[in-house]
Amino acid sequence: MADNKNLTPRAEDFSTWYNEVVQRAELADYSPVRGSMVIRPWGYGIWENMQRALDEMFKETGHENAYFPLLIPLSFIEKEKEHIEGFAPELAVVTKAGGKELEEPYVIRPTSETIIYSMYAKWVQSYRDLPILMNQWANVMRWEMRTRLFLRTAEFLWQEGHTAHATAGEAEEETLMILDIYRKFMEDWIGMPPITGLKSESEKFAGAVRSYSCEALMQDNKALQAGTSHFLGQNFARQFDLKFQSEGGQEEYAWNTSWGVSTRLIGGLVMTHGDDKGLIVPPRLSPTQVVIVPILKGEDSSLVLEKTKEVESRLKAAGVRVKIDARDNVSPGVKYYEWERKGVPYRMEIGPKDIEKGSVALARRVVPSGAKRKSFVMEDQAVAEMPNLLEEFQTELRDASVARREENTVRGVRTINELQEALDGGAGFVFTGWNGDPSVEEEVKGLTKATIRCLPSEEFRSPQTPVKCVSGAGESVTEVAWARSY
RNA sequence: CGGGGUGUGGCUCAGUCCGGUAGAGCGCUGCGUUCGGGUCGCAGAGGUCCCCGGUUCGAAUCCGGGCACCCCGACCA
Repeated sequence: MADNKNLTPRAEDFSTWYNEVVQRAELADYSPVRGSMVIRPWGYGIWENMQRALDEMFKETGHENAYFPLLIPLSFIEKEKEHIEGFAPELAVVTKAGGKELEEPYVIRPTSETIIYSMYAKWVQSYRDLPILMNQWANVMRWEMRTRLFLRTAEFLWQEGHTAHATAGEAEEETLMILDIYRKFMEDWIGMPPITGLKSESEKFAGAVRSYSCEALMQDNKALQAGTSHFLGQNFARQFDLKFQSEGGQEEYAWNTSWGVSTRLIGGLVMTHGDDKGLIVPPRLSPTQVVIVPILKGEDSSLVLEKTKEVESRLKAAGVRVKIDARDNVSPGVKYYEWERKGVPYRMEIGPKDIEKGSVALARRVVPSGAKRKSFVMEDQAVAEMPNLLEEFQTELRDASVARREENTVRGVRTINELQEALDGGAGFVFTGWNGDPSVEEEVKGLTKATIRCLPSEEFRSPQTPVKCVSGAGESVTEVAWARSY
């Protein structure tokens, strides 16, 4: 940092900017343990708002919350072959407890499929016990080589949904429904519009039959896998003997799904909306939507404070999350900068002059181009309008992100050369044809550092279906979206 | 696991080449003054110079070993 005040601009060094924003907005801080972090109240407040919104959507669609234990017998993880291959290097294992070596080591969960389906096996006998639709909010641990605040930490918070169904069709439907919930959540709450689609074989979750994901485009034009939903087939059911008697009386293995989003979403939020002044939090997720800064002058102080409290309660009554910053040891200007860094959508200033006129000063975290930084409006109007203003802001953030995603998406690319050029020219998503051969993925990745983010869902596909594979070898069997990614 | 960088008051760093008993700015505390975009003044507190060992009369500085963290790559939500 050049000095204590300004952030490194995004254009200069995006990842330094990111780290500075996260720390200076007080979202999180490094902990003494390598790769793990403390989520501070401002960051955790955002997470709580995310949880609340998602939890409601899960419950509306029939899911219930439960909690499964942190420690999982190592042998469980080892049962599903691909699963263990996917996770082996990043497992943290407990071998000692109570001062003694354990008979069998326990793994700190990297994800809970194994323990959960082993329990489902115990609870399910008949098709009448299905479906099971459960979710848990939990922490998990993956000993990553390289970590970054929120984007990849050794320990992180997430929700993992795990369902069991009588038929493949029903499970697949569940997988896609959740994908859609994730997508809506990202659009409507984070204002971070992803493209959705199917993961290629090499990018899918270890142990899944098919993985779907939401891929969001960050301001540096790198893609962030922001949520995944997996159709697990009967892979885990077979390993954990999750069987049921069907309507026809036969014994069958259940069909499973699992799906999750994590605190990584907060990283996505930062990289979607932040600017060179700091964080910008979409109103629906902001722990504080309006901060009131009293302008304290001599004997008017108590009058001003009284007024701010009055406005605070009026805003609260209107359903707005509001906070008064009444500190008397810092000047108003300092507070402005601080709250802007934290990304609070609206600031309201109330001083003696306002009280005289019955007005307030309003400042928006993002000022539309050409508009003045502050507007002076009557108090009644400010209070009445605030819920709408916040929703407008929310919509604006989303629309800007949709526009940015589209502007940075290149379609109809035919060759690896063109793909390379597009990426070097700063493109985000690049759409091409693909013959389905993993060696093409390898080759492109080696040349361009881009990977197949997904085989896009129908509505994200190009109007003109590609004919040839980007490699030049053969027909395209599917369109794919490439990007460099986190 | 490779490449690069950094470890010195709370933070950002100077001092290290050339050894001599530790500094700046910001922050913090107190008092006063200000308060509508990073107020100002005065006074003050605060440091095992990452750790261990060595060289030396003397080490933040030189030598050896270790550790931690950050950034960039290979692997991953």
